[in-house]
Amino acid sequence: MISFDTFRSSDGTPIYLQILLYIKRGAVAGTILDGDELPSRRVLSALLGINPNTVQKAFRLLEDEDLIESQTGAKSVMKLSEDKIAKLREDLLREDIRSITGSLRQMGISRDEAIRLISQFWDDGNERNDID
Amino acid sequence: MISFDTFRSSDGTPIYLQILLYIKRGAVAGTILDGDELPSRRVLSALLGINPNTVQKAFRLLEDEDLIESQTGAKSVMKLSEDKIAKLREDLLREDIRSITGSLRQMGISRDEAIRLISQFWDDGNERNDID
DNA sequence: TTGACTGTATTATACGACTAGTACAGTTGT
DNA sequence: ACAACTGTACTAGTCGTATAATACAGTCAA
Repeated sequence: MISFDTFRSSDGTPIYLQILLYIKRGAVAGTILDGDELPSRRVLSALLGINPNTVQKAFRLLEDEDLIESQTGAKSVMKLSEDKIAKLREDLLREDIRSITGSLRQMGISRDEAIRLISQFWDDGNERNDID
Repeated sequence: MISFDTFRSSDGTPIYLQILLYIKRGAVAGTILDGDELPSRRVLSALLGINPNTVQKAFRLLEDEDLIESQTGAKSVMKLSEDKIAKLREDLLREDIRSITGSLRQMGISRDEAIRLISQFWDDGNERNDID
């Protein structure tokens, strides 16, 4: 059963997209594997304190991307392959890097300074990982 | 007069926030200076192909943060100081770096690999800067 | 088989972002 | 003074996100 212990809602992006990203990044990291069971819509919505329909929207999109398999009555399961994971990794990385490099360059930050800053603050907000 | 030539709407974040960020990042980069005139609400909305009310919302927030000065009938002007710019830089940088490090760590990317990726793709989508 | 779970679907409500149109008061250059 | 600009304010509508409540059909274990 996939755990949502490290899920944090935080910023202003839609919740259903945050769930989508949480699953995709877990698949890329290898913490979510092919065949893994997902929590039910009702259970996960209660766990995250959000509406079941919001979870359903995220799961429907995962279904549309062929990343999970669902049939009425049974739990949904992950449906991953090496190819899909490689594609996910490339897509997510490209978007993240495009975003950060664009932002920093708009602020006049040099490449070397960007590397220094990211290297310096890499572990920030990451102190509690050994406890969880 | 502040130019919006390099403004790109792109992602799904609200337009008024993108305008806000464009101004703030320009101030941090030094391409937007204290006393610089802003385009009028009507002119800028026509330039960006959006609604005047959306521009007004962005400008009102800049006014709330004391980054611009407006009076009815006259053009709005930037109202910057070294202190404000330093604070802007710190706020924007912290949020950007928090975001990218969080995303990459969720994907299981190591600090060294992150640095390698960012260094590698730094100049992507940046080919036209010497022409502009 | 039965009951508790599952996925799926529907309708209604609320809010923010954005658009559209209009109006009024103040500044600026000629 | 005048015309053209400026900031500001307001109402009304659309769309996407999220919530709330309900319903129905299929799976699964006791």
